[in-house]
Amino acid sequence: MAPVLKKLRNENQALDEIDRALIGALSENARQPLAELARCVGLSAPSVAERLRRLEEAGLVNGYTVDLDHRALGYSLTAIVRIKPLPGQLHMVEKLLVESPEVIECDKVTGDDCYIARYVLRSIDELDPILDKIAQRAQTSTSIVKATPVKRRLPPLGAG
Amino acid sequence: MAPVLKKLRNENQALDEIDRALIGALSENARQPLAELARCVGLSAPSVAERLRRLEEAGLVNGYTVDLDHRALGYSLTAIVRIKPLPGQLHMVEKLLVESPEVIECDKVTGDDCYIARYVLRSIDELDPILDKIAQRAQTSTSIVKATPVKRRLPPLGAG
DNA sequence: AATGAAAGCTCTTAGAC
DNA sequence: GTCTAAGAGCTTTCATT
Repeated sequence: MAPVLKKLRNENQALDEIDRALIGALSENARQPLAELARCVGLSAPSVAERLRRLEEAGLVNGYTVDLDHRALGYSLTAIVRIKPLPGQLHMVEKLLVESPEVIECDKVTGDDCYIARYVLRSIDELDPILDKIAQRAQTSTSIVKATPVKRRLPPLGAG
Repeated sequence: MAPVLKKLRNENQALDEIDRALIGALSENARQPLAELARCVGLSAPSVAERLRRLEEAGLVNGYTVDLDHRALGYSLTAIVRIKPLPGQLHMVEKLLVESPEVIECDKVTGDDCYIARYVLRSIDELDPILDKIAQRAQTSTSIVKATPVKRRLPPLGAG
């Protein structure tokens, strides 16, 4: 089979039921031993190792990470801040966001706002100094998270 | 030591340097064997196992999860939608969001908007039908993610 | 809190279907 | 793409400090 065909085949090919079960099991506990994953999905350990290797190599699985409780770490508040840089300040604003350790996520988006950033804060007292840092360079609009009806979850894996 | 004192001690106690190194190593690859984590931080495997057990029990570590590439899974777009339910529609809107599998995260926030939801989409064609579903019950404002200057990362673990 | 030693399990590799 | 088998490596328990 020519390389180009192989590539197309990979791109079009949906995950099978076992891949979906593996990803589901890993999303619940990524530290499960291969042997246990193997029992979950009804394959041998080497087969599961091979499937994971393929999912990683295909770029579907980027890695495995730890889910921390920000509250338990002392960050009692999460804020979502929309940021519209003033003319000429776009790059400085982005640099500021990237270099602020309390920004745990930031997307650049279409529309009137340019950035949407997620901040963790130890207390409400930290909010004002943090916003002051960008107030010279951008207009901001801040929302404090009161609840999280949907915690980060898997997208549908139906026809990947 | 009385239980109440033990509790207070746990709450005030910062993570030590080894705990921070462990969490850092896990955030880079949560599937590393204990033996390898032990080598990273310069302790024995049983000591690392015990520290992890404590971090989990204290609720600092919620679990371990897989980091998927939404694009590689066929979701070529991410949208962040701000949602302001119409009078009397708050609960129905929240239910709709929770039950929509393409919503991979949703926070309830202070301010004029009530919810901020993150959607994954296979194509731009999916956006209109998805927004139509809530348009009867809420005002929405949609931003399409163009870039992600800061991918989900750890908050500072300095004085946890 | 941490350690080393040992038993039991897991992972990886190799070879076959 | 999957399997079994076997050696290397890892995890867990426990006595010790």
